[in-house]
Amino acid sequence: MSGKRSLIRSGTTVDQMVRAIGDRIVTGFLRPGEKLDEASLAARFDVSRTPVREALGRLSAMGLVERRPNRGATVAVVTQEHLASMFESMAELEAICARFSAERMTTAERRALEIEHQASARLVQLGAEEDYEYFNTEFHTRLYRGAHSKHIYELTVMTRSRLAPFRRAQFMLPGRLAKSWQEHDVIVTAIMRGDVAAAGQAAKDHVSIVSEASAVFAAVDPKKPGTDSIGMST
Amino acid sequence: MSGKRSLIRSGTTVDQMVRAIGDRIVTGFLRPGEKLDEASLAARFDVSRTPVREALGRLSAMGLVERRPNRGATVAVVTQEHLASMFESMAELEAICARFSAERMTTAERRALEIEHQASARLVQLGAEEDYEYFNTEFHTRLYRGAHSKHIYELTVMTRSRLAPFRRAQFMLPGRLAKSWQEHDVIVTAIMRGDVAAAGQAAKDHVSIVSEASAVFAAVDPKKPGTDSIGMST
DNA sequence: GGCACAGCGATTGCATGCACTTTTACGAGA
DNA sequence: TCTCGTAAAAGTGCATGCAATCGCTGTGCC
Repeated sequence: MSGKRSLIRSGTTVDQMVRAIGDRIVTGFLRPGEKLDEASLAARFDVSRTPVREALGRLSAMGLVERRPNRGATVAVVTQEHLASMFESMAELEAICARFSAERMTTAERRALEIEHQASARLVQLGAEEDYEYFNTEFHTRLYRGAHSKHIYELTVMTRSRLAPFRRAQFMLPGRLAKSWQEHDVIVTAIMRGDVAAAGQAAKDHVSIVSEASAVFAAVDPKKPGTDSIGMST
Repeated sequence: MSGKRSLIRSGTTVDQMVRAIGDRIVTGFLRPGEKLDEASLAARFDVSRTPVREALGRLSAMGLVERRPNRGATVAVVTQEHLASMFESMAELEAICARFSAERMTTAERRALEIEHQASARLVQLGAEEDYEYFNTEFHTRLYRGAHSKHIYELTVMTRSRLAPFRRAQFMLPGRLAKSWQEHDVIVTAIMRGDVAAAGQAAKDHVSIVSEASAVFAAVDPKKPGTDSIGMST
């Protein structure tokens, strides 16, 4: 081994592995509790065990996999309780970001937030779910950045990534897009007028609603492992 | 290589390395910005580069070291801004824990908290700084656990550990022990009567004051590297 | 028939070696 | 003397091989 690997995008091999394995977990190709065998993964992606090990280590730090010494790694099993705990944390973190944003965002940041938000209204009318999802992520990221606190940003992004597998559900509910947009609107309005308390509360409520939507989904089994072509993503 | 390593306590070799290197960073033997050469570290602790690399990876995830691809690892440099950001986050997280504790702690937990807190009063009178520090950590840990939210607990503990190097300063200030105890007292009182808002505010204020005490210290250079015998700790 | 222990296979943990990237030092030209 | 280019040296990234550990299965003993 080996010739060129297929579809390498950028970064080191380990980065590729983190994304590749992480993606499979997030998208449900790898199911919670499933054993992650180093040799198999190495063979699957045509690399040696070393980068696989390091990738598993990082994923473990991210909370996507669990590792026990001499016992190998498994896809992290998220209990209903833990999931609730993460959404709860997310709500609090978003609230903090919104509060800080309300009092710290520069005029430029506020304008950008407002403009993007208004632009996304069109996507709601069109029912463009994927595009809206993109704007949704953008929107929240703006909020996190607007807090002007690097550590809060890190905590929030980390928590969001751990929740990613459980958030696909939310846009499956009918009328969710419009509702999401309206909730965003409340947050934006509060931030624009610098209303710290209102911004925090609105952000918290927003996550709580997403949480309820996702809770249902958490019980449902994700997609089957199936035949999985070797391409890596994002 | 090699005969038995010196002073191995428990866990895998990587665990040892994480503790060993982490300790040296936290205690200031390794200074911010200092380059961490894999080969040197491996030679120093008489292991191969593989576990050193994995340890550096974990420390990087913890935020103690910074790693750039093909450029090696350095001890993380914490700017004044980032430090402030971490303390700010810590204040918010402690506030959340206190609020949740105020509404969720079981009667047993409340009693334990109160008893331990009262017991520590004696240490203040004696001026037993080290013992008080232990109780202080205990106290806060109880608060984090009392929130009954695993994820919040994880975020809080993680942030606390990242702040550890900058907290040694606080007890060097005269009268700090008594002040700390009184602040704890306000928190405990609020929790005992289930006053969510008051508990949150008191916890936030408590951290803010610690933050100010530490900010001064952050500018000061930690101890020199010096001659550093090879034993591992903790 | 059930439990304990020993041997074996499978898998992880660590060591070592090679290839590639980055950095640094030296020399040629302006 | 300064700048740019090139080549050697240092150091990281990955591959491979060996040793140690864990789990399982089969056999012997209670």
